[in-house]
Amino acid sequence: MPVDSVFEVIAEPNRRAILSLLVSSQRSVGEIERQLRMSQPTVSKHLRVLREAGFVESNVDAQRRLYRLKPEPLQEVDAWLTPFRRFWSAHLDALERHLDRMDHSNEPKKEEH
Amino acid sequence: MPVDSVFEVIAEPNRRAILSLLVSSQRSVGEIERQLRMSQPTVSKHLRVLREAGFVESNVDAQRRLYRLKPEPLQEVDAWLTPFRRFWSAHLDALERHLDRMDHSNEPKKEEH
DNA sequence: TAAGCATATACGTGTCAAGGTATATATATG
DNA sequence: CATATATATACCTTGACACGTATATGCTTA
Repeated sequence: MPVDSVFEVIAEPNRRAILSLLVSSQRSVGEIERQLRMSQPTVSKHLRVLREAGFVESNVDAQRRLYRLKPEPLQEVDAWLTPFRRFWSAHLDALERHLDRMDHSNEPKKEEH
Repeated sequence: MPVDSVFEVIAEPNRRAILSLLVSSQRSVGEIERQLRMSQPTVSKHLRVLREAGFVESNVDAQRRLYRLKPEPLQEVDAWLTPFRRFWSAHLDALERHLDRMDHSNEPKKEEH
């Protein structure tokens, strides 16, 4: 029943909201429920997905469970972006060179479609 | 019919494969079809999603369409990761301090569950 | 032990997206 | 113009998932 890829986990808007909430500090299920205006079962189910995918872990505090972030899965996303970063910095360089040429000539700009 | 968020777009494994293929150079639909072993309609449909979300754009070359990457949507993913990067580097710092303390004492380690 | 709070889970339902097959559109070439 | 090639799209079916409601589980305190 685990969601296979980290990308599917963060595709869900409510799960991204939970992650963004937890980045500042840990929270209980009830706190998440109130701050994000989601039903309690919805929160619990998303937390289960996040937990099974390694995005969060929990501490037991009496009846509460305090959830907090774990970095690894998001680092995986970060790593996936690596080759694309190379791509877009190359792209930026090309743009800079282009703008630099523009700066020295009054040629009308060719627009792409 | 556009997919609402960039995260949903990259949640699909075949689309990630297409993006990874295009990072090295532009390709025609047929090239993508052959290299990724996907049916032609499947490729075209994923390319449509990618195009409408701004991940790719295309050039007409006779009967072919050459698709190439556009950086913006992936940069958006990159930007979304920013607060989490702060989180996990703080985490790393804490780990380093912890290991540093371990280095100077022989206390048994407390394991979390 | 009863009652109450916090969280997890089971089940049913509706929606939506992905893929297959068939077909349409556009371009090239004989 | 007929045929082949390249790509897009329509339609259908299937499966997955997100949510709501109801209920179970577990801990706490009177």
